Amino acid sequence: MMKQMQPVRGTSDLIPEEKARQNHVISTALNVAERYGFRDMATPIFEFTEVFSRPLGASSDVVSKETYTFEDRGGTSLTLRPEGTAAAMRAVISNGLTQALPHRWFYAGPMFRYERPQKGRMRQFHQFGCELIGPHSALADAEIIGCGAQILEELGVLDKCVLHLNSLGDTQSRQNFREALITYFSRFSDDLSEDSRRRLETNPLRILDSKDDGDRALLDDAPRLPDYLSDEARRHFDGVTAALDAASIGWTHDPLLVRGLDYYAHTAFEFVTDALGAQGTVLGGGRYDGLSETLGGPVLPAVGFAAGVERLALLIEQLHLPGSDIAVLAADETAEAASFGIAQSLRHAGLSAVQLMSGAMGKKMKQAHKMGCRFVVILGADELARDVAIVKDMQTGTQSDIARALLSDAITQMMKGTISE
RNA sequence: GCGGGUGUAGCUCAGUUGGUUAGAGCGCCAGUUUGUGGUACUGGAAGUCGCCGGUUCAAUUCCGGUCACUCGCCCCA
Repeated sequence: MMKQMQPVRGTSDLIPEEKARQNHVISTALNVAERYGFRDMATPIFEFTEVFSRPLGASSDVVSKETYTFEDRGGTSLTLRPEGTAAAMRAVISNGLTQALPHRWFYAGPMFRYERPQKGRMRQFHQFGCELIGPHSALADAEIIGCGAQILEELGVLDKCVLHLNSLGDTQSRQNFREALITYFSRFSDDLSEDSRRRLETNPLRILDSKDDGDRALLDDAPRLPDYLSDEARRHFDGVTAALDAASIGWTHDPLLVRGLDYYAHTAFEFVTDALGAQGTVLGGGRYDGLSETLGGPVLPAVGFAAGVERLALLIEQLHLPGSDIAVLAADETAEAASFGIAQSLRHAGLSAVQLMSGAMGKKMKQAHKMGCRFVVILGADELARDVAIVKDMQTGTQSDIARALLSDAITQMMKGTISE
């Protein structure tokens, strides 16, 4: 097969079954989010490169090696969005919405990261997310987490996930802790793994969740983040956990949970599953009070989460694709045109009908059966002459002649009379 | 970006210690059933054995490279 006949590495087609699964994930998410007052919105798929490079931190992996960045014909550097939050915040500022707070936004769409593909990790993948922009209250954090939890619950995957929760503290707390970590690990720099020596330069907090055994051994005596939280940061975290407890949302404190992106502060959380190998995070987020200022906006506290549509789709059970209720078939060629007329009238009456157009009649019946159609409408020369059509109930096997003019009404009645699942 | 595994029919996989016509199940098509679906039986189509190169009288099999997928690391949804 020609190389060009394959999709680009890390991308894939969403053939109907997979697309249906993703649609189900996204529509369930939006449905829940709307009950929390979130409103669907969208930003462009590419932005000026600075929209992502400034807030995410130029040294972060996402920006330094994972973005699709290119110059357009005018020489402007543009970047395909690697995540949704920075663009959403940019949209708040661009649209002059920094006064009319709060905003409760929901978004869903493709994201792009140039990474080595794995199961649950694609170069073009899809996320949905919620951003609650304006409140600094711990209740906002709780609402975001609660919304995420309820989405997972209604998707039927919450019991496969564990909520990991941590506080990164405010900017000052985080800064103090960071320096303490650097001081501590610098003494053992020879014992650290190669990765962690690099992290010491770029993102010391990351050493905390290193999987290297040697690194882990050093963690026992390492500074602990909770010890560096300011009183205010601690109060905020307590406020979040108290709210979660009051709503019976289970969580575990994970002092090693660190989010990669620079703009996070205070609450960080991840819903993690062990069913997806190394890509266990299915929905994650936190508070990003510093983001707006990084983008040149005013001080604007905000919390949000993003969830991976592919990862969730992998977790949910097999979905049955809704097919058509009715199959229409012509028993012979003379009835073909009229059968199209019947199909059209059924569709105009609000029913779902497909025409079966190839093969002998037995073949068409087989198709109707395989497609799971509830009724088959059969029209042949004989029926045509009598101005009727046969309606066969595929569940009971019974069939009867119905006047063609009454078909839609009759089938509508028959469908009402049965309990459809 | 780093390390391991895999790549044979539409799908799931056998197999070939290098040797003529590469197999199974499922699926698909046709028939038994010339105006009627679930089962059964019968027959059929379908593979450049991922791609390129090397070794060899001979490569789907061995070797190298490459591409794709996959597992782990990194990072993250």
